[in-house]
Amino acid sequence: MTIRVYNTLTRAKEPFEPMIPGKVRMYVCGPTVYDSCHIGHARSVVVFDMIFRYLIACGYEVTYVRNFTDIDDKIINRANELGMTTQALAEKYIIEFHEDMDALNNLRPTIEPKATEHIPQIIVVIQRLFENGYAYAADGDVFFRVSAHDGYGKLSGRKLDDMEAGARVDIDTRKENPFDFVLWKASKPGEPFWDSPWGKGRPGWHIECSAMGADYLGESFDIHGGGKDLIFPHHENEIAQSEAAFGKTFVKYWLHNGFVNIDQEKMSKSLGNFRTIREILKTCHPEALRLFLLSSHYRSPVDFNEQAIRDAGVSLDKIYALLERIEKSAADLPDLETAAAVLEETQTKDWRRFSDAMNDDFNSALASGVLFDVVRTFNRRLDALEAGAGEEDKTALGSQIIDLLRMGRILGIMAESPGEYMTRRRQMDMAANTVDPEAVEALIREREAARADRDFKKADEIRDRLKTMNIVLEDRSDGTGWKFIR
RNA sequence: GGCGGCAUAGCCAAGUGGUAAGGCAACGGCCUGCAAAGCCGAUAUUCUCCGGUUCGAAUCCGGAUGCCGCCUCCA
Repeated sequence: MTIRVYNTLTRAKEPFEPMIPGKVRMYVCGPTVYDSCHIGHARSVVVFDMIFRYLIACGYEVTYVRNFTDIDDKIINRANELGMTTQALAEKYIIEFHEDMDALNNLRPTIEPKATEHIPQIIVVIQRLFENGYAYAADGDVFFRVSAHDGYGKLSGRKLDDMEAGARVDIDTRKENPFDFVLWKASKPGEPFWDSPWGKGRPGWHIECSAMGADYLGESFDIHGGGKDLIFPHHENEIAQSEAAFGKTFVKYWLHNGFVNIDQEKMSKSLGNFRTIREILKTCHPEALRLFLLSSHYRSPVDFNEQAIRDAGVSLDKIYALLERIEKSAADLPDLETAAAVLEETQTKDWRRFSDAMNDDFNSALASGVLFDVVRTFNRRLDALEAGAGEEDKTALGSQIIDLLRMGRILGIMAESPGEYMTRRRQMDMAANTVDPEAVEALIREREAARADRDFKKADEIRDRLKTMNIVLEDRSDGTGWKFIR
């Protein structure tokens, strides 16, 4: 079955057919590096990482480009505020971006180009636009002539005439049309600049993507992604620039992810409700955040709130509890590492269901439902085995481990060993609860002694006492464990 | 004003013409000294409302209501 993707350009799901069979060229807009990443960035990166992983799993050779906008007004302003160079500021936040996105278990793209390292390519594209009559200069600035491009508005479904009705505040009188946008911006004194045929200046926001996309993926490529907010004007302008410069279709499939809301409210700096990734990860396991983000379809809006993230954590616990159970199982199942090394392309019914979901416009929400089905049937088979029955299920478990890990690999979860996961969870819980583990262990030993004496009244008193400390006990065959109640 | 999206159980969320996945919570059961974990079972005769098309609609069409996004930097 082929993959079907929703294309913003055509507003329909289409069969995914890369221009070069077997190869996929994908460009996703990366961050402007002037501040810490928030959960909105996380969603975009995680969503396209999931798509990247799935395309690879489907056997495509994927070239994935994600840029860094490392020069623009916001960066200049921020650098001035902080008294540092734009370069140093950008570098600082690129490092942060990598730390955050690596923590979320995102694969690095094939190439991560920076705007400032592609000035010559940018200038060449602008020159092409001049040659083709789509650009004009004014006082060292260069503008794109929107009216000269027939298809302008085709991505966002806007018509220039309709938009002109909506009054824009400060119309630059040097523009031929209010919607003409800057390709090259003259530098003011003290600002970073590069030499160009139009004087000292820096590239406009949109042009870098056209130039770098063409540089690494060609003048025409398969997928271009980003947040929905980029549809207009950013992506609309990219199309105009690229198609005007190169005279061919810029991108075949346009994919856009939905927003993250915080407690039903749009997340924005002015509302002060934006949440940074690093702040969230202090109390939330990164894979729980991933699972949360992938539990909704990528085009739908998603609401971030405490309950949602807690639920995702509980769900993830359920998965790791199974992995731990597999590891400790007496039945001679393949161990996780061996299974992970195999992961051959078996076509089980579960994998089929999972890939069908992913094939339908990367429906990770449906796909994660399949994963939980597998978790449940797996536990059921283990129950049967432990009860001394269900020997016939044993062979099924081998391939089911593989399914489990394959699904996890697409979603980018289950990357840790159960032991690592449990340790990490414990650490985060310890940070959120002020408890002396020594005291807990002492109480547990006391209770063990009481239980050995069959003094269940005392044992239960200790259990209750721990419960007031937000701790629940688990009596297992290999001893008593404890964990925090969420 | 222009363009677009969404409304499914207490909450989250799939389903886009064939009779409502999954997760969390709650309830009953198995298991357990009691629990926890796991499993099993029962939970929406119904998908915001009103019309229409159809043998058949949560799914398509028309209308109403509500919520939201974009049109300005934004993932």
